[in-house]
Amino acid sequence: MPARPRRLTLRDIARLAGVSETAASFALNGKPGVSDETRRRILAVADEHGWVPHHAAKVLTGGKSGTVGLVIARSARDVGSESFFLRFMTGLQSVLSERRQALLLQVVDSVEAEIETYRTWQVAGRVDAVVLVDLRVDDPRPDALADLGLPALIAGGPDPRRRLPAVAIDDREPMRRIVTHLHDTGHDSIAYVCGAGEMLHIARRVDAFHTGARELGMSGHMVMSTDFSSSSAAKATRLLLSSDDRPTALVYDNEILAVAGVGEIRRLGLATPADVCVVVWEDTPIASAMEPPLTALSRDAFAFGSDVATRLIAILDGTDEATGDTMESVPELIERTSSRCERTPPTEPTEPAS
Amino acid sequence: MPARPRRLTLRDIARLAGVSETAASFALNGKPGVSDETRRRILAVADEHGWVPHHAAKVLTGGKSGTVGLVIARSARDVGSESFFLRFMTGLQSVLSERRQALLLQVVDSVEAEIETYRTWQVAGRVDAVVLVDLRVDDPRPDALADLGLPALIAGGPDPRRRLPAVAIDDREPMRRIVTHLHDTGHDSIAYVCGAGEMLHIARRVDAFHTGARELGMSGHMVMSTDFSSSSAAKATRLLLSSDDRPTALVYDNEILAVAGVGEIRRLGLATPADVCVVVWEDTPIASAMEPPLTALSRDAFAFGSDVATRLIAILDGTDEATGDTMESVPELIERTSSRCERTPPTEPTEPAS
DNA sequence: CTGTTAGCGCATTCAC
DNA sequence: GTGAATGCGCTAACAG
Repeated sequence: MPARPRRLTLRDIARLAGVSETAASFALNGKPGVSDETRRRILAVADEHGWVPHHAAKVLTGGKSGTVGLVIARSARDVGSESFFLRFMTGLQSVLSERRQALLLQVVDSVEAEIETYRTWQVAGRVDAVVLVDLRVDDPRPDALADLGLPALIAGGPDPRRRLPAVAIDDREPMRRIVTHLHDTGHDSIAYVCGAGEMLHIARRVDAFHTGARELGMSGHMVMSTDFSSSSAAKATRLLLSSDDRPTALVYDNEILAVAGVGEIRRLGLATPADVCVVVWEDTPIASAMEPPLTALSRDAFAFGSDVATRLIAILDGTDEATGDTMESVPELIERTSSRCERTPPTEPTEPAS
Repeated sequence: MPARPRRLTLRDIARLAGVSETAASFALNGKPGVSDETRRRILAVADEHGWVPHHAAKVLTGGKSGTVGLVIARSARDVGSESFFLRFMTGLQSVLSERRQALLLQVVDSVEAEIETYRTWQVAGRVDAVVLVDLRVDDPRPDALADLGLPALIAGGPDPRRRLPAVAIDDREPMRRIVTHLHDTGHDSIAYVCGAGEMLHIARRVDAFHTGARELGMSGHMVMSTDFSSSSAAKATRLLLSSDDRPTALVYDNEILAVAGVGEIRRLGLATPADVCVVVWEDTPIASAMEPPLTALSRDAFAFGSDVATRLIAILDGTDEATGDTMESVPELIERTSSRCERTPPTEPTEPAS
């Protein structure tokens, strides 16, 4: 086997095309200063030899790394829906790779380590911008990033202090719709089995849950927080359903909690939807495949990812029109059997006959 | 707000410490040639100012990018367990980040695009090595990678042509255990609802399934292939169970298929495990939370990821002892209610009394 | 042990 | 239009 040939440099291409390095550089970067004929020849040579500029060299001169960073806190394994996250990343990438932006991934243990990662990336010139996910209540990361001056975009915020732009997700409206749906189908006492309360989006959902139920005049609206584990979901379900005035509908934050909940309901000798209706905040294949199929909130994680990437690129290009936060479209509530019960709808005040 | 200060260079650190660039470089890279006292002072200065070497410059001189690449085929969304993949990546990262290796991620549409990505990465000097996942039958990627000369490690192979090293997963032994378990609990006709047959690991499982059942003298062993969708799993289940001599146990390739299968079984008026036993090839929270809880194969995806990373680093360091493939430990079969049926075990030839 | 020198691959001033 | 010269930030040959 012949020794692997040395990596081709711009100089090689220039020589092969019989021109100067400058000419080659101009041609390959689409800049003026070369005749069309020469440009074509240079491009042909480069293409023929499969030349690609050396990344480090380009970064060293140009300054931009062509890379977007994403840090995942280790505990993200337990956070919310994994499938949502993977679909989100796919959406992100679909846009980033179109724009020849790479994605640098890092898994860390703590927010402190995450911030340190940002600093290192920033100083080392490894990334041009980062995407911030899983905002927490009193999250130090937006401020830290803003102070660093590292371009950043929050996926999901918004940032309470508005120091960082965000592609925000509205958690209140979907929750309002869920609560309204339950109210309209005759429920008067409902409960919400949620994930970790320190997550900002969970906190918003909890608030919207209570507010919505109150506004509709429901007599019961309880919230039980879990650590996203099956066991804690089962326990929460048991607790909720063993009370005297047990709720007639349960809302779960993801499919793992929902599956655990439905199993526990069955174990308690109750039926879904007859005794207890169930709604899950995430439409995965699991939700529709369950028996009974679960009423679920259908969010487009892929679109969310591409929206984030699109805006991030706009920020990098300096063409970001939006000043503050952009909002994702409100997800759809897919009604399935798990919330189709036979309850009497609440008596609506009928309009007096004219 | 003061203008953001220019990024600190090694030269700055050297000046601040009152030494030459060379001295600073040696000190900061732990190389001999500097007195301990000087070294300490330089490190102190660098640390105080939070200096981090510019990545591109380091790459340009050193040659190594300190980056490992991972390409995911877009269809990986439908491939197997997403949670397995995310846990795998976390395991990968846990080792990589310890060794200050970054992970570069790319999502593509096709194997061709994937190979092109490798080539570009290679030529641009973006990665030192790549991890190859989801090997297919007649996969062109190992050969392409070997030809490129880009260090690569297969996660899950092994490579049929042995051109690339692999941290292999044994699919045969687990399948043998599942089949044996079913045989031992009295089943004589079983079926396997698997994923896409062009995946190498699926092909191996199918083969082991047939072989195992044959060796145990079972009268029925059917395989139905799906596209990993709930609907195809439900359809396969319906087909399998509507035959005259329907199987008494079903093996599903992941939790999505299993959930769909269990639902379909119920819809057909059959019960699990009384009428049909169920085993799933992946132990997720879903499996244990289901009603009934599902007998499942428990694989440690995190450990798999860290094993892959560890070996990859050994390869990069040139200290890779293993010549060919290393094998992951065989996963455990967690027996739960879904496979606890009341069948008569096959009559074992009893040892003649002495 | 220290300072000088050159060069990694490319972009971008300048004169020609 | 083209070619020579300089520098990005760092490492690694050299002599001193």
